[in-house]
Amino acid sequence: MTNGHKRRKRMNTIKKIEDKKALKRARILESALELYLAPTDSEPSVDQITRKANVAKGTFYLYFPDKSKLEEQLVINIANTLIHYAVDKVSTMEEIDAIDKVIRFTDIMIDYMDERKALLKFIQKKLSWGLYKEILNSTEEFAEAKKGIDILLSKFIEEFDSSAFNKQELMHVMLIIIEMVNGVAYNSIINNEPVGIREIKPTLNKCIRGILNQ
Amino acid sequence: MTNGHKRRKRMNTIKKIEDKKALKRARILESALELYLAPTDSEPSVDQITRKANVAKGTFYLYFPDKSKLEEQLVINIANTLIHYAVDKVSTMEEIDAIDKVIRFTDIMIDYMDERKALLKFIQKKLSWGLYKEILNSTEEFAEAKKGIDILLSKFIEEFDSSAFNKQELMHVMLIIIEMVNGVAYNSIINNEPVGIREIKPTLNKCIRGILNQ
Amino acid sequence: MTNGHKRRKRMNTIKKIEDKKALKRARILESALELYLAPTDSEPSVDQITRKANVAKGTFYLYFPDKSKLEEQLVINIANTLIHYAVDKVSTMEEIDAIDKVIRFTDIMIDYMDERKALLKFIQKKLSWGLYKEILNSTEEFAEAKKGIDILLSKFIEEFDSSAFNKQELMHVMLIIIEMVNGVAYNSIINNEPVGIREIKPTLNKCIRGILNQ
Amino acid sequence: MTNGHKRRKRMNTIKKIEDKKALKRARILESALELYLAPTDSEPSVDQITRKANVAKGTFYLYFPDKSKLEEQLVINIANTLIHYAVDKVSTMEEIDAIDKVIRFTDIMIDYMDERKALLKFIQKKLSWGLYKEILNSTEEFAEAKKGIDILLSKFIEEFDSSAFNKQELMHVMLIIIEMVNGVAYNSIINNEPVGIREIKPTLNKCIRGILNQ
DNA sequence: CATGAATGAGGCTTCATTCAT
DNA sequence: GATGAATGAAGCCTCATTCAT
Repeated sequence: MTNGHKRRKRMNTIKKIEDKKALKRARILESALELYLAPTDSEPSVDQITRKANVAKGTFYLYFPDKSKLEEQLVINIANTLIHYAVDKVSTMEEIDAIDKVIRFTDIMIDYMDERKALLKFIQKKLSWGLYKEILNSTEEFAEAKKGIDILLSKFIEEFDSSAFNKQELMHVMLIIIEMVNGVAYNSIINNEPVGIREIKPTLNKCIRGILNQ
Repeated sequence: MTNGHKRRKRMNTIKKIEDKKALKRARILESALELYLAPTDSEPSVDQITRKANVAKGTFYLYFPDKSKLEEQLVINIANTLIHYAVDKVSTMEEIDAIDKVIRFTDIMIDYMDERKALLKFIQKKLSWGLYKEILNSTEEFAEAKKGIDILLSKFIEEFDSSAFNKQELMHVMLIIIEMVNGVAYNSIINNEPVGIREIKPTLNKCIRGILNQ
Repeated sequence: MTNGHKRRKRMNTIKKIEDKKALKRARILESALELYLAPTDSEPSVDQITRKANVAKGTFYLYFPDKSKLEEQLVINIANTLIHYAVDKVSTMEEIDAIDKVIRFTDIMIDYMDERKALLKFIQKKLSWGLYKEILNSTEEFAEAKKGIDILLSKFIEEFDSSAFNKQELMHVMLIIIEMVNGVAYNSIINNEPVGIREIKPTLNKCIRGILNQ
Repeated sequence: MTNGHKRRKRMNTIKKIEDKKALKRARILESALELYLAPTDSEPSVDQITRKANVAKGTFYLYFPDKSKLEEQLVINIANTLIHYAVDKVSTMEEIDAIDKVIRFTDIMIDYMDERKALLKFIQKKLSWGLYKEILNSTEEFAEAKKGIDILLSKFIEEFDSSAFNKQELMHVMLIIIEMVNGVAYNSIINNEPVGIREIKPTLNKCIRGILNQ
């Protein structure tokens, strides 16, 4: 065997190990997610999580410095998936104006969450723009996540032409709308308050139109 | 001493005892509030609460079946105070139209929370319309709290004349606006995200106008 | 029953409770001591200690803020007992000069430790003048402990008349001697190094005489 | 290439490998020492040590059967260095009598430790004559360490002429003095108890003189 | 020889709640 | 009613050591 072969082999081995590590990390995240989404009101313990992931308790701390870091990652993953999902769906739609696009976007998000109530519950408690921004800024590993939002927002702002808001304001308006939709979705989906999501959605959409259509 | 005297005296005694009880309960709530609002990230323990209230730990369970019930009550009290405060202020204003009233209302709420960030933080984690409704429905002791909201909402709906929303929808619109304001206030006051509350407030108000002015 | 009776009764009750608490604290200390002195090389856990004391684990933290505080207290108790024991014995001796008194004092201490090797082992690792002083200074609860040493040292210094050392130095000389005796005792009793304690004791005593007899 | 060449080459290779091994071992020891001497109160973990040494965690167990063995070796190395240092310095001094030599010897040791308090702290907890002897007896690798002490002691005993102690006792007296000096040094350097080392040193020296000058 | 991922026992501490007084 | 000592489950995290690669 030549040196070249050896090196290549080692590289493959390293790669395999890394893959395995990534897999294990994923498994822990997955188990954690399931547990967090379960209809228990108390949070799952590290012990539960690792047991479900078929991993020793100590292993947890090989992949996460802290329990809270796992939670952060979990929230990011969820938010990311959700946004990507919605962005993808909306981007295939042609020939609708910008306002409709926003409404479709929020609609899709709402439906997604409506079908995953536990998920909504979890994310509601933990997610904030601050966390989002902090993590996006921190490392390169969230580069992909960042793209989703950036594309969404910048595209919207480009396309949209408003006499009431300048570009900077438009950005904020989008965040305000997201906040509004989130809050309403949470209460109506989880608590049916003041009414179910289906009932309130038309009103919500009217509100969005009112905001953008100035 | 006549029987009448005796009875009256006993009644006074009972009343005094009940007052004392109410007082003790209030003291526990008060101590708890202070502790919850302290800038610690971990929640206060029953032990801390009772110690601050100069009450034995067991006494806590004489007044609250549960720690979570205390938290609920706390949240209610806070929300109640906040709403009363805002309603009172707005109701003295004359000669402004309904939309302006809403904006003034949210403005007042925002300022109130801006000056009491810890309070905002606490309420955010715990408050939901669901909790509100549940408690309002449960006992008579929250009758007063209920009044605040009812007055606010019904007055607004009466005065307001919209071509876009009917009475029922108007109610929901109000809740949607509150949700929106809350979410934005939380993020901008606590996390300065996306910008400080002062900066985003004009945009927020434009959004409110956009919603109502249809 | 008169009010006086009632008050007295309550005081008795309080006293009984306090007694019980003291007893429990003592039981924990006792159990801990036994465990620490056992010929295991790893320190006992809080769990072991409380189990041996027939007390719930949480109870431990009712009596000690910390595991380290228990250890401190343990060391103090041991040192205290040892010193009292030696002081008592020496003080009954009449008609011997000051130097002999010191030698008898160290002799007694050595014998005591020789018969309680595990104890010696434990104390060696933890005790230092610094700890001693810190604790003595800290609260009133060690008043008694303080007396032992003070009596010992001051008496010795009073009685002793040296041309080589002034009063202040004499104090230090005593501490130096104690340190020396301790070190030698530890090594010869625990490790038989360089020889057994019986063999080296005469030499040690000669050293003490050499120091004091100047 | 002749066979002789080959063999020599192989031997060189083996030697190089062994050198490398020794180097690695040394590197681990070195890293460990630095970590142990750092002003943290908790001991360094194997993980920290190996990371600092740029060695895999498993490698540690190729060179040390056990963490405790590493500690032992570390203590030996330190003690050894210290003694060599002091012996070297004293041996250059001429024309001073035996007693002065001892005092200079202890002086040098004290100063050395005074400038390396962390080191003193570490050694104090772990060193004992017993450990010393055990290791000295165990393998050939500590031959050098043994020499230091032997030379020191035998020279002293040879030179010294005492009416009070025979040769065997003299040996013990030396150990007793070392123990005494060590104990006092530790307490005064680390804890400033009962006073700083500079202040107590004269008294300490008087004690040494008193012991030897009989 | 070297690696470092994996293990899992074990440690300390907190805290809501109970209950005898 | 009031007390506060007692409980013990539960939680998070560390770390020496092993072992497959």
